[in-house]
Amino acid sequence: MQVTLQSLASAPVPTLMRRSPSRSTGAEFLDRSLSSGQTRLYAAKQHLFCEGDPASEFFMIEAGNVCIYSVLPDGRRQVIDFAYPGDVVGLGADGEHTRNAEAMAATRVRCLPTATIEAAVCRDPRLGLKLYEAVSRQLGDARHRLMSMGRCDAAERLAGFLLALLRRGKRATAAGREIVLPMTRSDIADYLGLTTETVSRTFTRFRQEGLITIDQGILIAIRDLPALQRLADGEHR
Amino acid sequence: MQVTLQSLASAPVPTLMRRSPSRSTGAEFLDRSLSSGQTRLYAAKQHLFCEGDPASEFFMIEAGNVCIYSVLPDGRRQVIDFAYPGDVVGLGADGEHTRNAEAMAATRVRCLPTATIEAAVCRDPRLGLKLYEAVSRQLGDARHRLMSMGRCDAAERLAGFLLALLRRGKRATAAGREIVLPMTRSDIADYLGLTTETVSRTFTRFRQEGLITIDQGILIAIRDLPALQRLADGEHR
DNA sequence: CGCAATATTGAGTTGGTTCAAACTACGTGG
DNA sequence: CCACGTAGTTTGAACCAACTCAATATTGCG
Repeated sequence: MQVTLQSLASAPVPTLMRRSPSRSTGAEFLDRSLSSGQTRLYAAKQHLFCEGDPASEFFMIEAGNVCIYSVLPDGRRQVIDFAYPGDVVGLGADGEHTRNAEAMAATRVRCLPTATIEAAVCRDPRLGLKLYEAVSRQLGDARHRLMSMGRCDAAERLAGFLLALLRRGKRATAAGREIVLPMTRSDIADYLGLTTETVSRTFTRFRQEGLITIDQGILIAIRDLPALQRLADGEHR
Repeated sequence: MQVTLQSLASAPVPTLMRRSPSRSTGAEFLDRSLSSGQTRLYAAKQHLFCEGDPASEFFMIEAGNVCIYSVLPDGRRQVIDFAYPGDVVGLGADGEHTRNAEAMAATRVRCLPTATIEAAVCRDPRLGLKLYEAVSRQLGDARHRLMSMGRCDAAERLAGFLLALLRRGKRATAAGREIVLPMTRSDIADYLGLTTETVSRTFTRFRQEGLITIDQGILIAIRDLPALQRLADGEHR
């Protein structure tokens, strides 16, 4: 059974979770501060915005998933980020968007005009700080991924990816060690800078080595967290 | 002849350049806003900060170059960014620094306490916006590099790197098509996610194909800008 | 059920790495 | 001023992780 746009429209806003004791996501704050924004719905594969579009608004995801990506002229694609409920996308653009944002599933967003940012910041300087912190967090993530892409092999990248998903999932559901992948192998491959074949083979190897189990291709259960952690941290060589 | 710490100490602050018509660096603004900071000098290979250090201050580079990098337990290194005069490093850290920052040459910085940021933002909300914009620019750079690392081959990465250096150099010196590399092949390799050997071979290939000339290994002259541009933009396949 | 999209597995190829050796630039001290 | 030593760079040859191309197997949906 699939989540439809209709069901999304009426569903309640999920409670936003704290991400860490030391640092909030900023999302709940932005939520309050810029709550004037209107709600909008996207079907799977619809775009929130494309490269070159005027960056007149940014978005807070309330339900669903969004994929931020770039494409080269010959079609090579790099997924820059996956965004989940509570995440903000489209921040930091100056004038126009520089990447594409596509809903991976039926998605509901709060959509916020960029034009009001400056005024809002002047009314409440703490908002400026929150924007700074929200973008700083995204910067930290991107830079962490640079290390992964530049210096880690396929197994290390995939392990890091699974653990990041697990951490995110835990905040939302408190579920132990299971992950439901909301994206295809091809999305994962384009995120990790690999091919679908390599992602698939690495999943298989993880399964054979008892690190995970896989159900229906999309339900992953972590069986050996420490081993995955060592892989992700580059401590196995 | 080498630049010494002594000569740096007395040299004037270089005029900060605009980066683009549409968007200033924020550096000149931060410069004014937080000019209370003290000047500090670092010799080549000295660290401004290390991973885990309390992030009690951030830095604006006035002269020299700084290399931001991470290291895995087994020694694999990823250069996250090179920073040049006018750039800000150490922003966006929450509590403690998450990477290392090392002076590549004798370097003079303005050093600014993070503790005063919040207060300063409350006094002048526009400062919060500037911090947001400064970090947003770094985020854009990091994400651009994700595409390069994930989907581009050695030639495309090196071409993109040279052109980025050229753009930066033009702002500072208005020099036509020459670049003086302030970093070693090994720094470049760790920045691009390659090995020194591959970087060296790719330089040689560029030279043989008439794209560049190389003097003393560090003075690069661009001979065929359009070809390099096509390479960097992934338009050659 | 049957189709279309996605995922897995296999076999062969390759771009970049690894290991090793030679070369160059440059600062130091005789 | 030159010989020497060190650090960095270039080049060569063998190797390998991930890619490409191709076939088969799932999954989910009408």
